[in-house]
Amino acid sequence: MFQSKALPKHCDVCTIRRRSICGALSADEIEAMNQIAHRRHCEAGAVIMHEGEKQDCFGNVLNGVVKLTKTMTDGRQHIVGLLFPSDFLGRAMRVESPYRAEAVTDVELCLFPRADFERIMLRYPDLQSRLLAHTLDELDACHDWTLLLGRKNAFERVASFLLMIARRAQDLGCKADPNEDSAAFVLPLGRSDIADFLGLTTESVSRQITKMKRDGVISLHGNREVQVPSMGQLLKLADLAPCDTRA
Amino acid sequence: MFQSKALPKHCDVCTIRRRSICGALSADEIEAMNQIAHRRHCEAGAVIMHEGEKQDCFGNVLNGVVKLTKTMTDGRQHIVGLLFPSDFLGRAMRVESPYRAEAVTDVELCLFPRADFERIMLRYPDLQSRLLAHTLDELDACHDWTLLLGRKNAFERVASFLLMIARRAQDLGCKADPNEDSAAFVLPLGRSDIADFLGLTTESVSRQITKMKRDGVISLHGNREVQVPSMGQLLKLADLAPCDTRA
DNA sequence: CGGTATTTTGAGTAACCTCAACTGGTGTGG
DNA sequence: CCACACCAGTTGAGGTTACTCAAAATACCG
Repeated sequence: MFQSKALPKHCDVCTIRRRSICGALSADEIEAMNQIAHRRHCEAGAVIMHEGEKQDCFGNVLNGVVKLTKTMTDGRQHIVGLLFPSDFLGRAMRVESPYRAEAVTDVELCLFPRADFERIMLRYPDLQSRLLAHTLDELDACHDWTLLLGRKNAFERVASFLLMIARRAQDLGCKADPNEDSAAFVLPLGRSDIADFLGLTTESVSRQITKMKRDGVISLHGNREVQVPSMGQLLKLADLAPCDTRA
Repeated sequence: MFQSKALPKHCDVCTIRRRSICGALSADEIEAMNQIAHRRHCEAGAVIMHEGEKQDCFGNVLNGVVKLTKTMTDGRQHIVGLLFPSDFLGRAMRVESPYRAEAVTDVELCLFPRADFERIMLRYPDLQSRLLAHTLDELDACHDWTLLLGRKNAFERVASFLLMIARRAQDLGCKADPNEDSAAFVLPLGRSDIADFLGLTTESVSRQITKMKRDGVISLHGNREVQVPSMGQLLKLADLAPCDTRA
């Protein structure tokens, strides 16, 4: 199996290339992307883009987790999305960012200046196609989230959240035995960010987690390390509420 | 101003062409689209696509309103999106539909068989580009909706809903004097669909609407015809709650 | 080990839901 | 033309969920 052209060094070793919008690009296209790309490191808590301000870069998340937040005029906050490694950061085809992007953990980014990116996208339809696929997946996820926010109770919301994190962690780690029904992972978010993601308060999140521990659905080591003995059970709980909430 | 090629009859008179994914396509591309297109009429209440079932067509909404719903295993329902004339119907690049699509009013569609559409999309990057633009707009709207569902109270939700409908009605009618602060429109949805869209119950929607009437924010003629004396006021209420709910 | 931030727990409350009854408009049939 | 049923919407009373505010417990970090 020969490649007609060697990949640029960075891209060749890029762990998320195939899953990102760069996946399935030809060596030429990759080369063009690499020409305009630069790396950037952000510490946990750093703001990458401001809501309503001009975006000067788009890019791929190489490592870490980014949260996308919207804020109401009176200060109420909500997390509209989380980005994991291989996700695309930035709102293409628009000058201003519709949300604030903030590093939740330390983050490594592979960024493209907006103008250059848009130029290249016009030239390479494959890139557009990949971006479209990513955007459609994001839209599906967002639809699922509206169902969660519109119709699920606090317990189901937290269960759904854990499920989502477990899956993304599994995707990244890729070590999973498909027969394995148990899982373990580290929460990238604190209780208050989880609350902002689920449309709840910190206290409510905490209560539901406590309840899950009591019920044996999960066990915790410290505040962030979660073990799930049965993902199957968690899956059921995420969709079908245990309708007694007696604390 | 000459056109190098005449447009197909249907497309030439199509009222929503420029706003739809067909907008900005060349005469050749339009011709290709027209080749595979067929019209379909759906009566109010008709199911256009079933959740989880194979999509055999994509297409443009020419007329009427379509609701996209998701259902939980225990029957709880939620509307994840509304489609108006010029919106694109169907989840591209996927075989199964992630939601149920149902005609809310009588609906006129311009449909493309899935396989044909995908073939043409590969050939004409402009089409992909338009679809990407539409999908990104939908994603923005969905993000706004998660903010609504996650953080707004019942009153703000109904205000936001009226605002959205007013804007879409205005877009379509296109008659608006931009200085005009008042508006009038017909609700495409009944109370219970509004509730499913806003994550509330019929009763809660009804109470908020009653409150708005009492406060002079809107007036009704029948159950569906709404008049808004001041859109500016409605805009404020959609984001900033009047926190007393005394009935 | 001590200081700080985060999380948990508790008690009381407000917002929204549930259930049930009522209203008003529409359509049908005697 | 009126009586009746039917449906969507409204209103009311009471219950439940999740929120608010406050304090205690725990985890994290130098």
